[in-house]
Amino acid sequence: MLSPTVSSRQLPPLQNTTPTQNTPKGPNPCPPSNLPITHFSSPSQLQQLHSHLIKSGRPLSTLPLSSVAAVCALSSPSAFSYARQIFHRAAHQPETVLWNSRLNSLASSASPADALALFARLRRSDIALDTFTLSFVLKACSKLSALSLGRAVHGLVEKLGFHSDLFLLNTVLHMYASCGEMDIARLLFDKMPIRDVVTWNIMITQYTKVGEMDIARELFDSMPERSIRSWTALIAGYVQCRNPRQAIHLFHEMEAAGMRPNEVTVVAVLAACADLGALDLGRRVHEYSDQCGFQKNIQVCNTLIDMYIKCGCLAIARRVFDGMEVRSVVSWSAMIGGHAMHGQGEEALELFSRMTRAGFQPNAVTFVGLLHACSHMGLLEEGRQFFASMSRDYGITPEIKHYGCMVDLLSRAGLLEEAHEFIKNMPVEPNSVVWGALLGGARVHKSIKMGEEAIRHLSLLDPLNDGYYVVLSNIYANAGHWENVARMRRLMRDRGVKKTPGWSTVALDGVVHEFVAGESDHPQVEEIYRRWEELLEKLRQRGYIPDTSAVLHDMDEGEKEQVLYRHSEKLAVVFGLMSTPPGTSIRIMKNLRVCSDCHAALKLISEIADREIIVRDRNRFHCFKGGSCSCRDYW
DNA sequence: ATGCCAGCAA
Repeated sequence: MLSPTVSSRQLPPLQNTTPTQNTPKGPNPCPPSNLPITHFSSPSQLQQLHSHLIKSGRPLSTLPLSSVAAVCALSSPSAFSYARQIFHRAAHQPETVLWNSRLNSLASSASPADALALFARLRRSDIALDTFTLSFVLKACSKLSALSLGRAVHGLVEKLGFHSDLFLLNTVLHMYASCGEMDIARLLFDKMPIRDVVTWNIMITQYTKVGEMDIARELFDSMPERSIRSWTALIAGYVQCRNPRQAIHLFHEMEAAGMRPNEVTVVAVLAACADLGALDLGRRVHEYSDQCGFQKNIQVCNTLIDMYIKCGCLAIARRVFDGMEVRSVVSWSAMIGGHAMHGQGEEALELFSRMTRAGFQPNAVTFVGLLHACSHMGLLEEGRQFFASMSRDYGITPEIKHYGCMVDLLSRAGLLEEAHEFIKNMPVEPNSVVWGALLGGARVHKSIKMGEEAIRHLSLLDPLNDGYYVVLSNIYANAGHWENVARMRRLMRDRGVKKTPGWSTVALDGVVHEFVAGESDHPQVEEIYRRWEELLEKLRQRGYIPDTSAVLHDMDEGEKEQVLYRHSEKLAVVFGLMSTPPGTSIRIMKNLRVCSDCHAALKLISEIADREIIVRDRNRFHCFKGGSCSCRDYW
């Protein structure tokens, strides 16, 4: 590993544990080695220290050179030349620089452990360590979460008197923080005499990583100056903890403060747009990115693709994808998953074959998209083939989400018994997604037996999720088993299962309007309800009959209809219709699955109003157009 | 001739 052309000195081999001259032996009359070596106020004290360093085998670069200069420069000419000597010897250590570079490239590589091995050998050699050496080792420790070695290196930083080097101290801080030792990091941070913007950024980032957004925000607000990275770190933190509104709010604050977003900021804010469905801002950020030349950045493009897909603009996502000069497996996987979610399974499969022909290795995420495509298109055999192929041809071990996709595929195809067997034979413990997929198939294929079997497991795995009980209740209602519908209602009440409030959002002119089922705090609520009544009349003329089977409350049909008419996606679509010019597409984001009544109503509305209505529900997209839906009524 | 902090697909 160590090229002989690099160094004339021999390093000890990796496994060599014999002590070298670096290890002090026996009693030492000189200052003990744990004494800080910064303390000298005369050239003679410096000389003592110098000799101690030589005896203990430590390099001259460990001397604080600024103190050497201060002590010697104003003394006698001999002291001055002595200082020059030290300077020359301390600075002239080209090999340290050489090994540092090697250490750095190892620490930055995919196997930072190699850097630790090299460091161990350096320590046993007589090559001097400097602040750079330690910072590279700490970087490797951070990446490996090697806390105990990190602590030891921190000790070395103190011992060698490097504790006034802010760069190095920041690296130490980062090491503790990225090892999850926020308490130690905070202690260190609090007692640091000097901090710079990097110091603060490290603390902010790590607090966001452990979900302490309030502390991160507090630090952000109290730091003396903020760099673009400070803003980006906090914005990304809000994105990670699923608070996209706060992320976007902060982004606006950042713009107001005159900060220019860079590629990383753009990625973070686009992720927030994707989560929230904030298409307007997403588009604006896209334009800005093009102006700045960010379209060359693969990650920016990947995030743009994801944003457009999640905002329901599959065609624009595809344009971004097609325009990329260089793509990564993430680009391909995102696009494949996008076509799948939008009900374009054939296109997803076509992209996959292009991807492999182009020499890309698909990964676990690629297969999630592919299996989704197969399951949404009912491509049973293709799905089985892909599932078999992922481990056989690509060496990818199926994860729980792939098993979930397979159960979904089989269940949707009506092979409920096979799906059930598949679950029982899975090598991993089935989770609620897996049983939920079987429940979904039981709903589509009206199987009370499988619905009950799925609920038996779901009520243990995810007992407070109301969605599952509602689905089984729908199955009962569909079969006319009203006593079981009532039983489900009692069961939910007894178990304290709370109905998750359904909400839908529509983004208009950069403002995200939120509608919550049954609630009416929107300023235009009166008009929305009036327009709905008008629309309802037209729907009825087209043969719309309210399907109240999804309403679980104990009430009469008329009341149930009123509950249905207050479903958030209906309010959102009415608001969208009245607030946008004819012909405009309406994009709605919903936190739950679309209920069957809303699905039927939205199909008719798309025809009556002659509008494209795109609804993102918690699983997929529904594109309603001309009276039908891209999901082919199979969701 | 070398250093610290922010980001993407499920």
